[in-house]
Amino acid sequence: MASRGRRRSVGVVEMARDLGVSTATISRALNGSPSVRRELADRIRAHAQARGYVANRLARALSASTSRAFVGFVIPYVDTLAYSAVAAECASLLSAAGTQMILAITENDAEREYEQLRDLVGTRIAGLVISPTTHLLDETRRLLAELPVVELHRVSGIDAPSVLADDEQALTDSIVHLAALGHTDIAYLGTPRELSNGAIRLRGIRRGVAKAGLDPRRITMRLVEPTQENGRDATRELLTGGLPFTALVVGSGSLSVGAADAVRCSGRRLPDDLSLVVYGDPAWFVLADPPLTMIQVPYAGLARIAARLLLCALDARETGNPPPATGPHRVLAGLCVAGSTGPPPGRRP
Amino acid sequence: MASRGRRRSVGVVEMARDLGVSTATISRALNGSPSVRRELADRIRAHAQARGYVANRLARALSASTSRAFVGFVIPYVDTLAYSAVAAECASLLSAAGTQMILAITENDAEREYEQLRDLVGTRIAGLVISPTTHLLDETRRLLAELPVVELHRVSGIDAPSVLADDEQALTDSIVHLAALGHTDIAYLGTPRELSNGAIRLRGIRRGVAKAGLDPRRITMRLVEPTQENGRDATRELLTGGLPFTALVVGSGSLSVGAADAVRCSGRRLPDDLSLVVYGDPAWFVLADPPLTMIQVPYAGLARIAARLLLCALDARETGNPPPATGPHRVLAGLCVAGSTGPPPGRRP
DNA sequence: ATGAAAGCGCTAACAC
DNA sequence: GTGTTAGCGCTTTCAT
Repeated sequence: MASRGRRRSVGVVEMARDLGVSTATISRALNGSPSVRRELADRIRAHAQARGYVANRLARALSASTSRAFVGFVIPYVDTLAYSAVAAECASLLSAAGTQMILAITENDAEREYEQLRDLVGTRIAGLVISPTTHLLDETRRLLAELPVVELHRVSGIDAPSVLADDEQALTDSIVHLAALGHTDIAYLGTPRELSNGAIRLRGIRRGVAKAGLDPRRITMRLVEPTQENGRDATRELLTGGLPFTALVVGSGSLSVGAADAVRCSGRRLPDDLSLVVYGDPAWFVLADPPLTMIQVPYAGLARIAARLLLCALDARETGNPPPATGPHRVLAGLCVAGSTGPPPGRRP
Repeated sequence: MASRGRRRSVGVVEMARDLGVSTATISRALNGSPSVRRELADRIRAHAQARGYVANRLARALSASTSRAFVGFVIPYVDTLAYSAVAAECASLLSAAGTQMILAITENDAEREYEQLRDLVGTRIAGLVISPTTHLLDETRRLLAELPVVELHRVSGIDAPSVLADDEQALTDSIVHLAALGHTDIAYLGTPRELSNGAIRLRGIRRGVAKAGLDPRRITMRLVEPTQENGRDATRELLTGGLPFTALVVGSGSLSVGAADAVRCSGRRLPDDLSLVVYGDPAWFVLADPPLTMIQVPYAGLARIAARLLLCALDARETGNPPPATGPHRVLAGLCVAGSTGPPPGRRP
């Protein structure tokens, strides 16, 4: 019952009165300006500590018309390590730089994306990390053009650095790997061409087909929006579609969850009845029995790069230095062969 | 190259000049005050739209000394659906209420937790959702006492509503289930008593042991901090420790990931050599073969309650109404029997 | 090295 | 209904 009505917190004016100095001096001392007598500055800091002073970041940011108090982190979902791991790591790294990270979910909807962005611009964020929707609204583009942006996982043609898993080679490798095992009829379940990473992964598959000398007509492509549900449904359809494929490659973390489940439900044994290559989230694909052959992405590395790029971009804005290089910064993904891939049924030893 | 130097964004004063009205009128119109002529208000809104006006949330929040512009979401990690799913859902729900959610990661460290909280108080958050560390610093307690708090997954004795998985019964059920299958020697891998949810789950286990009439001395307890690594290590030690248990129950999502992997690595077949009950994350435990018997928690429901409680608490602050009931709000978790539990090796048919 | 004062962009009394 | 004005709590010239 002590402090029921929450007492207005101490501010610079109050402390200035306490110490018989001006608010300017308080501010300077607290911000480590060199132009304050050492001894005075120490006294001020001690007093602030004692009174439990916490600077009002709103006022600070409002005053210093350019501030890195806040940044945005705008993503479609958090259902996958690709987002959750990166979000956590970015929040940690940015916080160390005195920046708070506002989480905004678009659910992959361009309208929602725009609204979230508007709100973020409203709080005068210093910059943002975004995993953009497929078709940005024009208004969205306009907003993004105004501030430092780092694109994550996807690119949308705006003029910004991006950080991406370099997975084209890994997907190529997956096809080559399967071909080497004897597979000639392969299905690929991936994300739409319109998604920048979908296009790249698809190219990886195509390259693999060419490199392995497979007949493209015997490769089935199925491209759907990356959700677990879609992965499950599409896989079920593929499996019951009467197509002759003996191996399935999945090119997305979300799709992989659903696909793996659909395969299990179908009763297919891995790799005897079907070979399966999944994408992402190593922590739990290894739990499957057999452990799944997968394309592994180092998400923590991605996160570090994203955070570093953003902080660089902010520095650049403030100092007038050139911003970090536009264009993709890639982190190598690799094919990790485990137990879910083997020779096709016909060619069993 | 068009608008290189980013033009200062339009504000109320500029629009006031444009339209020959006062800033107050602008503000009123934009905030839907009834005391503005319909026709004028429309004209103002149209103009704002046309000029791409976006209100400065910092200024707004600073001015309206109490505002729900920001809330905090303070969690140890995001490595598990228990956090990532709830974070996403809360961000969505809060955003619909005009509130932005700042993500802060404590890594389960009391010092970091305090710093994050200080920073959040610095931005004058309206309230927060927190999954507190085990031993709150006194300073932390003091901060938390000053604002609306909703505790998530864990409680720390502060005077706040909390939202928790009601899993005691499910853990009891798991023991009863195993006992019914014939197990008498069971190991439980859980989180420490000091973690509020750890204590509850432990109690669930104890109740199960009593209810099933098992000999408590034949139950092995191993309590460790909830990380995947710990789950893996502890399980490995249990499996190589020469203890006679024939079933393992795991009482945490993170621990379950590591435990499942350690079991797989050990070569034990489920359920022939060992019965296993895991906790959480249904999406992928079903992928294991056999699908794992698990304790299932409806995280989306948890998230909705958390968001609702927080918004209620904010309303209460503003209106002076009584805040939402302190104490736990529970969402029922359930035992979901699948293929990883069966009769113990000795009693195989 | 320190102080006085002018904002930052908005809201909210208080006048008219 | 609408305008005037005084802040919100801080930073930052410009003086001294």
